[in-house]
Amino acid sequence: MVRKLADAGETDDFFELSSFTPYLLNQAAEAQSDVFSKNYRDRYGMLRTEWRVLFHLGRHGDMSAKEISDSASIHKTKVSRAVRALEEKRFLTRVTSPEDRRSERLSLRAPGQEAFRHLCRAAQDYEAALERRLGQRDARKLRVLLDRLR
Amino acid sequence: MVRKLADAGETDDFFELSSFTPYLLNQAAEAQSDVFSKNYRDRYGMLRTEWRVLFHLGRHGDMSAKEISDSASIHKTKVSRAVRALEEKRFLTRVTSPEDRRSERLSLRAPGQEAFRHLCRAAQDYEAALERRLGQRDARKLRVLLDRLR
DNA sequence: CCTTGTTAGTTACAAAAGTAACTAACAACA
DNA sequence: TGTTGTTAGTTACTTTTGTAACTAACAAGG
Repeated sequence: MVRKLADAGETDDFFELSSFTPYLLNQAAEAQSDVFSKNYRDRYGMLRTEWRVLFHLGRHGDMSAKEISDSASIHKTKVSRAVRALEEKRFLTRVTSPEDRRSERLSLRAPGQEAFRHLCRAAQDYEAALERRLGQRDARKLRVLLDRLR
Repeated sequence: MVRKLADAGETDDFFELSSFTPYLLNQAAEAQSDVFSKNYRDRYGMLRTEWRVLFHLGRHGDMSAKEISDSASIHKTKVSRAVRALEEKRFLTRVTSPEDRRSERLSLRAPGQEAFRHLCRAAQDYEAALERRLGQRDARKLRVLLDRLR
C-alpha cells in the first residue's frame, strides 16, 4: 500500500490508484454495466443508449427526440441513432408532429412496450439482488452517495 | 418515484431509472472522470489508459507491457497503443528484454517521471477535495462499497 | 414577403475501443 | 533438429462514440 517512487528518495508518495475514487467508480460502473447489459444486449440486441431511450418512452409515454435528449441528458446524435435502431427493431414508430414539422412524436409499439416491461422487471430484480448483496442500508447509502457525485 | 405505465393499468411499475444503481454508478463515474481527466488531457494530451499505464510504471518501476496489462487489468491492445503514445510523447523508452526477446522493458524518462509526480499530486488533491465534500466517513464508506462491487 | 437567427434532427468525419488474426520468439519434447 | 503449442506484442478490421457541419422548419422583425 505504501511505497516510495522507484528510486528518488525525495517524494513520499502514499498514493494507490486502486483506492482512488474515480478509478473505483469506473471499475464498479463497468462491472455492473457488464452484468446488467446482458439483459438488453443478448435478448434484444440493444445498446445501452437504446435501452435508455426505450425506458424513457415507456416511462413517460410519447416524446420527441429532443425531449428524451433533455430529460435523459443524452446527446442528440446518440438519441438519433438509438431511435433509428429501435425503429429498425420495430420497437417504435415516428410521426411528424403536426404543430412543428421539424420534430417527431415517438411511440412504442407493442413489442417495444413488452421489451420495456421485461427490462423493467429485470432491472428491478437486479436492484433487489444488489440490495440483498450489500444489505438494504448500504445499498441505499450507496445510491445517496452516488447521487451526490453527479 | 412512483408511477404507472403510460396507460395500461395492469402493471405496477415502481421503477425509476434515475435511482437504478448501475445508472447512478455510470453517471457518477462519468462525472468524476470528466473532471479529473482535465489533469492529464489538457496539460499532457493523454488518454485515460495512458495515464493508467504511466501510473503503473511510476508506481512499480520498470515493467513489461504484459505485467502492466495483468496488474492493471487493461487489455494488451490498449496497453500496446498507450505505450506507443507515451513513447511518442517521449515519456518512456523501451528496451528489448535480453532474457526474452519477445518482451520489452518499459522505463519512464525524466519528463515521464515528472508527469507522474505531477499527476499523483493532482490525484491526491482531487481525492482530498472529494473527501472534504463528502466528509471523511462517507468518502471512506463510498470507497469500501465501490470496492465490494467490482 | 424577406431577411436573420434559432431549433430538431441527420449525416459525415474523426477518435477511441473491442475482437481477431497475425508475427516473432520461446519452451518442451520426441 | 523438427514439431507442436504457448506467449508478448502488433496490426487490421469493426463497432461505438464524439464533434462539426448540414438540412429543413420555425419565429420575429423589418
